[in-house]
Amino acid sequence: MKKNKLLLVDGNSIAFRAFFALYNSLERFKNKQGLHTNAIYAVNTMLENIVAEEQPTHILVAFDAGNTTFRHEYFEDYKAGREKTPSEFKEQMPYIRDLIDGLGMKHYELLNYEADDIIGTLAKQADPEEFDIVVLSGDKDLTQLVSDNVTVNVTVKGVSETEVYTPAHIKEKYGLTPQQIIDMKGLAGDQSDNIPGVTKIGEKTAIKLLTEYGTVENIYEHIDDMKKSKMKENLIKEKDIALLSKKLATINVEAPIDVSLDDLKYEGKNLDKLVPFYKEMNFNSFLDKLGTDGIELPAEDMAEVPYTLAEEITSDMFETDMSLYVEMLDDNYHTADVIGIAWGNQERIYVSEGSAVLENQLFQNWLADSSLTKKVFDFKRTYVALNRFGAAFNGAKFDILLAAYLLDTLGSNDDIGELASGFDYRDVDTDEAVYGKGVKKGVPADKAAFHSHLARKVKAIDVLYATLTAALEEKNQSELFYDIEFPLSKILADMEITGITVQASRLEEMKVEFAQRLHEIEQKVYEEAGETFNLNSPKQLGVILFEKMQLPVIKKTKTGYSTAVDVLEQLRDKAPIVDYILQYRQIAKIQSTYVEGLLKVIFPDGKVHTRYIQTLTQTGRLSSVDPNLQNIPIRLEEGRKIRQAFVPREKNWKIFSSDYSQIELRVLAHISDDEHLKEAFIAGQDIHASTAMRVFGIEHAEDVTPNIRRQAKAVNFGIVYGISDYGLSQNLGISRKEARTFIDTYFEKYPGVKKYMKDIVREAKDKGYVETLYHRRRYLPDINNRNFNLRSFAERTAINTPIQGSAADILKIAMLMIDKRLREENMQATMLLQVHDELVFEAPESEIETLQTIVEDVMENAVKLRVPLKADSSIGDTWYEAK
DNA sequence: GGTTTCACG
DNA sequence: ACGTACGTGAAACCG
Repeated sequence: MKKNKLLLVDGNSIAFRAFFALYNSLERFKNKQGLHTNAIYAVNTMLENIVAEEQPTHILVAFDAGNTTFRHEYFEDYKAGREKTPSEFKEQMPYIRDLIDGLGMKHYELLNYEADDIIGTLAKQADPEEFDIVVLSGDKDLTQLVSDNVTVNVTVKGVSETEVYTPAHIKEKYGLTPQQIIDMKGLAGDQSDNIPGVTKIGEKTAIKLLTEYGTVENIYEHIDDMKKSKMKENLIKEKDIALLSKKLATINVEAPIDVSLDDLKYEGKNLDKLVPFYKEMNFNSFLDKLGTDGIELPAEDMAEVPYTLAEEITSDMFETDMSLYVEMLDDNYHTADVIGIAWGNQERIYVSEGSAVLENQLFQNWLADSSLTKKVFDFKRTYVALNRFGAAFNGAKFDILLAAYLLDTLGSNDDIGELASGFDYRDVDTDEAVYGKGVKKGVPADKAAFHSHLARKVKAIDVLYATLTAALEEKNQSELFYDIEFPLSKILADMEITGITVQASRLEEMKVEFAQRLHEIEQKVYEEAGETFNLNSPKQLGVILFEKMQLPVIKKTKTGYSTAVDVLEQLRDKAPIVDYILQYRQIAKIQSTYVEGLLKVIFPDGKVHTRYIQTLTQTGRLSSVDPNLQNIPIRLEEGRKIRQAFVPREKNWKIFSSDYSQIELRVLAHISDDEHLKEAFIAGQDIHASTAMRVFGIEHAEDVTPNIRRQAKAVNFGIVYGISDYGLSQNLGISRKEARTFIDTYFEKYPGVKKYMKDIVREAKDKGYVETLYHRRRYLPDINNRNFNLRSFAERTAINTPIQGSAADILKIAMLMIDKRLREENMQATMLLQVHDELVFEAPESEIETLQTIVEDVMENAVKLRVPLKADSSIGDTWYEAK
């Protein structure tokens, strides 16, 4: 019975792999001293993964030592011709050894021997009766060691995936035994090590030869039996090279090492070394993980943040330019309990438990006084919560969360602790660390810890203010923050507080009707299937359709058969059940998500109060949650009826809606400055028809059939998304080649657009980010990735984000201006919803005409582009009628 | 908690 | 050759 498992790691090769695995993030992985840390970071992950997986009892990480090895004695060009190691990599090697010390692993090197030889020697020394051996390496050289007790894991991509070589795997992959790998290299060579091999013989040929003859030596024994060929000539001519190559590729299992297996016993991490090391490297996530793994960390050296428990409120507790934090544990600030409030500056901080302080007149006065400025974290959340207590909140001058989002949408984080550490401020814990998570989330029993946490948040806000304002300035984003996003957050807060009235009675009617219809369709499905099953389960449905009923499989998902709409559409004619399923799906979606979903979130005031998330999307759009009011059905009549439940809050009021026509294509026309695209908009043409005429060479507008217009529309969409022939072909159900032709013609007809795409991708590759018209920024870390998919995705994003994001900028600006106008004109009309290119209002009927004039005027003139902007409006008694 | 599906712009 | 349209949120299932 084996008790031991020995892990042998090829340190150099995995470090090298690690370096390139995170090469794209090279500049993001730097510690305070400017040391690159990407390889160190990735090595840590690789080693953690393999230890967790293999649970070794003994570990050795072997390194190469010296520039020459015994192999150079035979062949002076060994490993010649390699590109020289990047200095960013070299500088990390010493620290990787420190990391290994910290992880409690032994490392070893031997002058003039390679890591491979050390590993080979140890693998041979370990008694197979006593040890299982796992080797981890970044290249395949070591696979020759594979045997019944030796497994070799080779990293394939990234940091987490490895290919596991066992004798069976080698057999399957090459049809060879592990020992024959050496012979294969003898014949085919190895470019990375500059092992020459025989001319014109590659892996494939080598395998064929070895399958027949077994070894290199045996090939030469029987060389005379081979029939005449170029290959045979090469083999004869280069016999010396073949034998030398084999020798070079052979791992020395007799290296004079002076470590014994007993020295390699693994006893866990050496925290006294590891913790300071992680800190030096700025590896906060690994530090956090040590904490959550229940490992006791050496006392955190968080600075003390003194505070006063504000039991009695006095006027001297307030002054201008303080920071304020209102604590709620639940996300939904429309309903969450306020469990504590803290305010202050870097000199003094006050903490008050619960929400009682909100009733205090002095506190309310401070909040309401616009001349006394306050900095906050998440203004909208704070404002809405205070509003519930009747507390007016004026004088807000900065929002840390919002600013951090603008600076880098990728790292945006709604936890102060995590956000702060992203800006190298460490004196505040994460909420998860203090309150826990899931069902156990709550105020800690240690009240002092709770109070201290609130005080720390206030201090963090105060300290980060300087950092973030400077960063906004540096990135030319101060206007975006102060003139657009920050003022918008107040408008959004008011919209959320106002809410929109939803008639529960209408939804209840629909619920009964849909329930009836669902039941009927369900019965038909079961009848066709010959059995009952869970129609909501794609898995069970797949079994019925593709196994029981033997319908053709069109598409597969990761886990089984796809039953998505586009698949079912194609199966419609094959069996009547398919159509029933489509009907069921459609109604079930409306019933569960919209009818039942909305009923659940109607407040006692008869309204739904969504939350717009202003700091989430990568493009600058808003998102809407609880409920999401940005995806209420409209395309299909069945679903559209949901909008009948959205009504004005007063009798004799109307719903008014105005949306931008083709804003994204207009933005594209503007930023690309394409003559023809601009011309079409300036002439007020139907843009899809216009595209159709140019792309399909149609002379007269009346010859554009609806179908051709539909195709042109799809092309226009594709352009905005960063077109690919495949995507377009899927969308239109045409061949890839046809799609390619459409795209090529489009670019020919709209050269400005083509140039924009080329330029923006180039710019993204150079700068690492793209920008909107108002300097909203999106970083694209994968834009130079060597992985085709990741890189292509980043390229499409580079094209799309300035378009989608600038459109978002424009609607936000329009919202600010409309809000201002409505105030100036003392209108009762109220802005209720924003749906990306649409604004929804409620207003007394008497105001509608004025409202329409104002809204359209503002939307169309919010910004000046090289093409006109167009807004279309509609009015109705419900949102349904306002179409 | 991940996956699939489907609603919107 | 690669395997794709851009941006979201919610419900349901399932391990």
